[in-house]
Amino acid sequence: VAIQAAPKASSAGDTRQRLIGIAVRLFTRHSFAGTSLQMIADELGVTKAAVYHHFHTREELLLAVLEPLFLELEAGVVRAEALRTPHARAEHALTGFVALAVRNRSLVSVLAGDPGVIEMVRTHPRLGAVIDRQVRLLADVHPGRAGEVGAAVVMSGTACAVGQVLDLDDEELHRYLVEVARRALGLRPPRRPVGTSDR
Amino acid sequence: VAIQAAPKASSAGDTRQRLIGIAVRLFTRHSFAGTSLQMIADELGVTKAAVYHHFHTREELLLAVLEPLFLELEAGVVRAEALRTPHARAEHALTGFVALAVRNRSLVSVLAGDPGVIEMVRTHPRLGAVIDRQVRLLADVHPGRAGEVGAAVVMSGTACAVGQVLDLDDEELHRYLVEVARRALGLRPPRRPVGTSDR
Amino acid sequence: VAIQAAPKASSAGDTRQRLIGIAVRLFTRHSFAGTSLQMIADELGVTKAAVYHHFHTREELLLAVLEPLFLELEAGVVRAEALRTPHARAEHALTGFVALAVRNRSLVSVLAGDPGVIEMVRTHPRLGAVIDRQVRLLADVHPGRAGEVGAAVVMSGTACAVGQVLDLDDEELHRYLVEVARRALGLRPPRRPVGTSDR
Amino acid sequence: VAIQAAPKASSAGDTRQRLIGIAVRLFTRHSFAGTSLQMIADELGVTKAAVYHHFHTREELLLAVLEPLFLELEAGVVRAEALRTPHARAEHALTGFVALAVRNRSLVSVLAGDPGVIEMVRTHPRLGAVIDRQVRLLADVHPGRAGEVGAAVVMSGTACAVGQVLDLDDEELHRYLVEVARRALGLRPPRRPVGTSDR
DNA sequence: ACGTACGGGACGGCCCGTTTGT
DNA sequence: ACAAACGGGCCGTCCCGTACGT
Repeated sequence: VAIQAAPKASSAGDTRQRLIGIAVRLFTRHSFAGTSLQMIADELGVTKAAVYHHFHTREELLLAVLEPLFLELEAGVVRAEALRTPHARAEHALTGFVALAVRNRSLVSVLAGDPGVIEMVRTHPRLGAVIDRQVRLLADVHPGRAGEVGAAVVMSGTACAVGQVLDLDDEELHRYLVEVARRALGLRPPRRPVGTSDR
Repeated sequence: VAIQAAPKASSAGDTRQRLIGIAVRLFTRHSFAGTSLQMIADELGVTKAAVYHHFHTREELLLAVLEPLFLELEAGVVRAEALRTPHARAEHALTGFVALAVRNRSLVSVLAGDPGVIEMVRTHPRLGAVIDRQVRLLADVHPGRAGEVGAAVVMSGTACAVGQVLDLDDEELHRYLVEVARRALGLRPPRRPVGTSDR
Repeated sequence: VAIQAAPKASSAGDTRQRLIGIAVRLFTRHSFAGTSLQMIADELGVTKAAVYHHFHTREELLLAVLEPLFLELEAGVVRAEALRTPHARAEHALTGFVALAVRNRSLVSVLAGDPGVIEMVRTHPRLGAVIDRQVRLLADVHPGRAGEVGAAVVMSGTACAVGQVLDLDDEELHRYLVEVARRALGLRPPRRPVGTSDR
Repeated sequence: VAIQAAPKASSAGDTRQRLIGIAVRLFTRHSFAGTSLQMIADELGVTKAAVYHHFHTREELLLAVLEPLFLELEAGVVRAEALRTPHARAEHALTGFVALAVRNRSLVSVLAGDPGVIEMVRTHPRLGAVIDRQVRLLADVHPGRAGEVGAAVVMSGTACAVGQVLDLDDEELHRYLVEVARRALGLRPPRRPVGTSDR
């Protein structure tokens, strides 16, 4: 079945996935605001109406693009919240976030700065809640407003910085980001060092 | 001069100044990309042609808005570069930048994230150079790529965070930001406790 | 029949009937021009293709909606035409029309004003003929052009007015409408006071 | 001045007036809902943007078209309201309305039935108020709900009927309409008959 | 009897930049 | 120094109709 159903399956729900992929590519190049439906349709070789069939709105398309990222982030948040000490919670939330941001650098860096995206995320009930919980995890390591400021700086800074240092491989970038973020938040590195990376 | 030239001079270059002021207001509300010439013209009560008379393009207007910010930033960079130790240079560059960002929160936070603004600043010869020098000052406290990453995180994080913590007064926000940034960069606080030289 | 054929028959021509019912509801809310096939399909929980399967065009659906109304109107016209005096013919045509309009207020009021519906009715051979015969019945109580004008005013006025006086129950509205229309056409009220034959 | 300023004045506020004129022509042919900005722009030989310069919205254009009609109607209403007896007030309001409707037949008949226009008029504060006052003048000749129903029938009927009897000249149509409306409302004709028209 | 996918086209709205006329 | 008018173009949304599958 799987053998001959391949060409059929390619049409069943596949165009939707291809659309998302193309959207990711174009969003990373021209940001969300700078990517028109026409560009997306052209890139796939169909008309705008075909795009409209799958996503009735540009926002809906953006949502579909963000969905996997937020699912992963939420999973990390849930795991972090289950830990015992604030220190451990922040540590886990931090590394998870950095890993996510590094792995999707181009997308994260460009979407994190787009006003339209920010507005959308803040408005959306589930997405905004995930962000809030993540921020709280990082903020709770310091009491009071200082913690909030630190969390905001680390989150925004990380999200933006991943797009500016393009000539580092994922592993290195991840290490440097975690280091600077740990210092910013006042987190001591975990007891078992992960290699000699403590330069 | 002030006696008889006042009404004349107010009409001479005054509209231009008012235009800039309005642009700042609207940019802070709707970002740069979301602010059309029409909106600016309407806000001042003139037609688009009047705006066009002073600024032949939207970019030119943006430049005029950014000009004073970058002049101040450049002055701080120049002063910082004259200091002797990397530590002192970074310290000075940091506090200057934070003070600037805090004082112009709404504008900085919204413009720092706008892709169009970023693109413009990076291509512009003078503006881009100022940013590069500022980044270098912060980066040189740590050798190698780690310094670059740290500087990027601190710069981006600060610029974005000032717009997210709206219920703090300038002084408190400044203090918290400097604290977290110092930790992130690994700067020890200066021996002289907080005085007027900090700002 | 009702025992075992019920579920079968309900699926056979039932969707078509439900489609018509939903169309009536949506037409009354958004008029004909403002109701898209998509809205109808969504309301029923099927796709446009399903609608298209039953009605190959929006006009066809409109026709199906209008069909019962015009059948009833035609029956009244036929009965009226069989009467002997012009006065009796007009009286019968009037009360029948008012009763029809009142009973289907929301639909009649919104469809009577829709240019698309009017165009459709006028071009359609059978529907247009019914209207013409109805108008003639009312017009013939006065000779010449005056009768035509009166008939037009009464017909249009009644059809539009039923949608504007929403806080009257059917019986009252019917009585008032018949009164004003009789006066407009110069019809003396029938000798037999109001009974069941009036409706 | 008037001689050589003609070509200049033609450009002054004239395009706006020509736009309104064209809109009237097209509205009468295709109704409001059926007239796109593109059609209007094409008819005048300009682009949509030129239309947008004068009317930022299709509604705005419609408003400009309706403006003179409602001004005249309001003037009639004001005069009517100053009379002493309800009978005289209704008589004046009726003849004024009929004259207005007859003189602008094609426009009135098509706009009166358009759902979009009706919605707009009802929403608009001033326009809706004028209509309400006019209806009240006609309704107050009969007490209670009967008066309201009569006024609604006469108003709607007249507005719709003017578009259906196209082969009557203005004077005849006006006479017939006033006759039927007087009968519908129960108004006795004024003492000085206007000729032998009381057929 | 109905779903999936898509084409082709229109719509209202709004943009930026330019010309022309004071 | 400013206003009026306009061009050319793009945007997102939504439409109706039609293949082609089951």
